[in-house]
Amino acid sequence: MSHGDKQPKRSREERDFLAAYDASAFPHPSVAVDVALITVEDAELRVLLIQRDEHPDLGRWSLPGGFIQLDEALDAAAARVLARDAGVTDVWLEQLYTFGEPDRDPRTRVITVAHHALVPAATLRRGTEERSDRRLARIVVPWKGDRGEPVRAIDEDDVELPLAFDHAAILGTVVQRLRGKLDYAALGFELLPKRFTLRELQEVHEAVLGRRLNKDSFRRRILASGLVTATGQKEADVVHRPAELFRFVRRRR
Amino acid sequence: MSHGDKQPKRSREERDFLAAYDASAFPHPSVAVDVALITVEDAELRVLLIQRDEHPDLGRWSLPGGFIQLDEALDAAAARVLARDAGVTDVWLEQLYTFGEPDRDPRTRVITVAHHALVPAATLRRGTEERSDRRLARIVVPWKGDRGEPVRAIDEDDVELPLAFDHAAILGTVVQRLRGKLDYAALGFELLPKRFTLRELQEVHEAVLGRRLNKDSFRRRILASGLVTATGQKEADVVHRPAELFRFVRRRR
DNA sequence: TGACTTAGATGCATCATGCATTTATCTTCC
DNA sequence: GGAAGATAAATGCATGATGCATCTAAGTCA
Repeated sequence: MSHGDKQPKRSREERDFLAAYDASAFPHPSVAVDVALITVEDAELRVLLIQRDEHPDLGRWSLPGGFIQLDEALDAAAARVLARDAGVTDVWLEQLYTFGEPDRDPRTRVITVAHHALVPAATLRRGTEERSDRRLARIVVPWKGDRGEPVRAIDEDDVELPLAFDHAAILGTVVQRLRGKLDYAALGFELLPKRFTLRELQEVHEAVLGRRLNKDSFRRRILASGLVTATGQKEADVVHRPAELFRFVRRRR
Repeated sequence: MSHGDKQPKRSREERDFLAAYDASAFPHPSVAVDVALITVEDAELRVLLIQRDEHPDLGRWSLPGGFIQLDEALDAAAARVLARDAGVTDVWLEQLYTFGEPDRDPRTRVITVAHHALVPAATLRRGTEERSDRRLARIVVPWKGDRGEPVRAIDEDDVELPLAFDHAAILGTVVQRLRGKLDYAALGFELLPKRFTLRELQEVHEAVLGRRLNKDSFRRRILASGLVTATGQKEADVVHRPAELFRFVRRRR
C-alpha cells in the first residue's frame, strides 16, 4: 500500500492549531490487529490458533492478535504479533478487513484490523514448538464459492475448536479473499518450499479453492504464465515417475 | 459481512472480569471513516470531494469522513457520513481498506476505515445542491492495470484539486478495488439508472477499467451472464438507431 | 430522399479449456 | 531381472469464449 504523500508546508496558524489539538475531547475505541497465519498441509487449509488463557472467552481458540501501539503502523503491528506468537518473520502478510461491530468484544469497543499471512507448512512446523495451547487447525469451509461465511476449526484428533469472538467470521473472510486472489496473484508459491512440483502447486490451489482442478489445464496455465521455471531437478523418494521441480519467478512488470 | 456469533454464556467469574475491565489503561488511537462516493458521468470516473474549512490541510480537498461513535458499526458510520455530507442514502457501500500510518494525520494518531460507495450520476446531481466547497471531481489515474497507486482529482475547469491527508492514496486503492471487482461483481449496475442500454453499461465499465473493451464480446458476455433482461423499451432522443433498454436482474443463487 | 450514425446480428479465425490417449520413468514385488 | 503399479508429461481433439470484419436495421437531420 502506498502512503506517505510528502507533508505540505504548514502555516504558523496551522502549527498553532495542531499544538492546541486535544485528542481526548471525545471517546476512542480500542484498536487491535488479528492475524490469520495460513498454511497448507496434507492438501488441507490450516490456521494457527492459540487457546485463550484470560477472560473473555477463556479457553476458546483465537487468532494471534494484540492492541496496536500509538506509533506503530498496522502492518508493523501484525508482523510484531506474528513474530511474538508464532515465531515467524518475513512472510507474505496483507491486511484483510476491519471488523468493528460494537458488540464483537464484551470488554469494550474493540475494532480489529484483521490480517492474513501465508507460510509454507515446513517453515511453520520448524518454528512452532509443541505447546498445548497452540494448534495448527484444519479449516472446514461449510460453503462453496466466495460467500465468505463463518468457517469451523478442527484439530488433528478431529475435535472442533470453539473460536473466540468473531474469529470464525474473520476466517471465513480469509478463505473468501484467498479464493478470490488465487487466480491473479501469485499466492500459491507463498505456501510452498522454494522448489516444488506442479502437482504440489495444484494441490495447494485445490486446498484453497476447496475443489478439484483439471490437471492438464492447470499445468498449461501455470507454464504459460511465466511464473515458474524448471530447475532441471526431480523430486525424490516417490513410488512413481518423479516430477520435475520448479521454482517461482517474480513476474516482470 | 457476517458478524454476530451468538454470545456464549458467561460465567460469574467472567462477568466480574468484564465489570472490572479498564479500557483506559493504555492509549487509544482515534478511529474515523472516510467514504469515496464514486459515480460515472460523461464516461469518466468521478468522486465527491469537500474542501476542508478547518485545520489541518485547510483548503485542501477531502473525502467525506468523520470519527466513529463508540456504539456505531463501521458501515453505519460510513452511511451516516454519506447522508450528512452528500445527502445520499440507500446506495451500494462497502468497506475498502484501513489506512493507519502513524503520521497520516498531523493532529494525532488517526486510523481511518476507508469505504467506497457507488451511485448513478443522475441521483447524485439531484441530491447535491451547488455549493462552492463541493466538487464532483474527475479521477485521473496515472497508471494502468491494478497497481493502486495514488491518483489525481481534476475539477470541471481542468483545475487540479489538491487532496488532503492520504486521500490520493485512498482513491488509488478505490480504483484498484473497483477494477478488480468489476468482472465478477455486479458493480456496473450501481452506477446506472434503472433502465440503461448495453452501450451505457459498456461505457461505465470502460470508465472504471480505464481502457476500451470489445463491443461484441462485451454484449455477448453480459447477455450470457443472465444479469440483465430486456425491457422492450428503446432509448429516445438519440440521432441514430435507438438501442434497447435493459434492466438489472439480481442473480439467482 | 439520402447522408449519417449507432444497434444488433452473423460468420470466422484464434485461443483457452476439458478430456482421452499414449509414452516415459520411477519403486516395489515376485 | 522383469512385471506390475503408479504418476509425469506430451499429444490430439472437441467445445466454447473472444476479437474482428461485415452486413443489415432503424433512428435523426439536412
